[in-house]
Amino acid sequence: MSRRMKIDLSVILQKATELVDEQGLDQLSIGLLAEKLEIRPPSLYNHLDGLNELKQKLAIQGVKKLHEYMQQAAVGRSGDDAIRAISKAYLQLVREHPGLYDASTRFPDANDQELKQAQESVVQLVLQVLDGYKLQEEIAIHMVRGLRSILHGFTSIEQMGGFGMPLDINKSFLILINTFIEGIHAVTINEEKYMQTND
Amino acid sequence: MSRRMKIDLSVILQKATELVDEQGLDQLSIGLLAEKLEIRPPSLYNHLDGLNELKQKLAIQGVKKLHEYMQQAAVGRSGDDAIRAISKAYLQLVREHPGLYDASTRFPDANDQELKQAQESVVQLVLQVLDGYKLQEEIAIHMVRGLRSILHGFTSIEQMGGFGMPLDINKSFLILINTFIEGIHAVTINEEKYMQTND
DNA sequence: TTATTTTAACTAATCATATTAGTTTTCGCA
DNA sequence: TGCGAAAACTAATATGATTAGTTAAAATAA
Repeated sequence: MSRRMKIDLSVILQKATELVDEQGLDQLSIGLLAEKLEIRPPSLYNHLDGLNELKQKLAIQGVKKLHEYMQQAAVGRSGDDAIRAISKAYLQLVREHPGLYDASTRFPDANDQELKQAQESVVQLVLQVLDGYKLQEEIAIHMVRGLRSILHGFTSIEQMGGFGMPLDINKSFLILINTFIEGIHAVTINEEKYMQTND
Repeated sequence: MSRRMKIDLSVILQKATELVDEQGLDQLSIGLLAEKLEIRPPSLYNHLDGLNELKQKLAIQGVKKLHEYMQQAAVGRSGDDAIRAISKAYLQLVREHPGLYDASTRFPDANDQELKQAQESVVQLVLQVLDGYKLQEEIAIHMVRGLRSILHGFTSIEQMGGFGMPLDINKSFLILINTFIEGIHAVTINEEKYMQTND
């Protein structure tokens, strides 16, 4: 940023992250990014294969950062407390890096091994947090999916400006997480009841 | 589709819907759509203002269809049953019209009145369903947000192929909804406890 | 230091899309 | 039949991504 910043992949990713966080993922273009880096568009091809590869790398970075946030939040906590902490961390990441998070959910190549592994590590982290509930293995996985759905859903809707009514959004979030936690407790008490697909 | 189909806005929207449901929202282009309609790209401009207007109209159609599905599902039901029914309808809509649903969450103009109104009608429908729980007005709205988050989150993750583990996705969904319902019951019992933002 | 190699920039050109301008065709109907 | 509107068309322009081929600059080896 000062005089002649040395451009390498990490600088490119950093600028791209700033760009998408400020202007949205859809505004990311080779041209605009090159402009921010003060080079010509084709020069970017010396560092990466094109826009798709860039988006893929952003996706990976986004998932890794999400994991990082959640992991830090989970340190030294367990049970309900841990769920609240990782949920809050998730929300915080999306608010601080809306574009990067968006990138982490709209990637060109879902089969990318590095991406898959990063995603898996988030799942494992949540499974670890749920470990304390002594749920059946299968139920635990369903619960991970549930919590992910809640977190992704809430943050996405918030980002798209979907909560229209003038009502404290943070409170909505806390209540949602608490409702889910209460639900887990209820399910814990009678797991069998929930293992049958009654429909 | 037969020999000379008369092209008007509704035919365009229908073909566009097929296109996005089959190939994804990002594949929607003036060129491809024109090809499917067997006309030249510029001819589409006789019917609409451009790609953005088309996407906006798809978004509105998507929200309206979602409302329709949910409303039909809610007829004659109440309480937990009604929540399960509208949730199932939501999931069904997204599975039958993934591209249209996607369009309904990524629109060019969030201030469009028709779009806002359609979205509002979905919120009102869910509020009506929650009415039976006799929640405080404010809590009810938080719960609407919660359920929307769950439904949007779950369906989005499913669509992006995000549920990696080999475990019945439908069961995950039922458990999630049931967990949420149990949570509502728990919260209902002691609403005050959840009205304080303890963090 | 100087020569060589590699890296990373550049210009110019191509391709895909959206869009606009201006023209022609088609079709319902007076 | 023939007019006027609707809706198609061709041609042209603009923006972006990308490729090809070239040059400059930096790192490294002699």
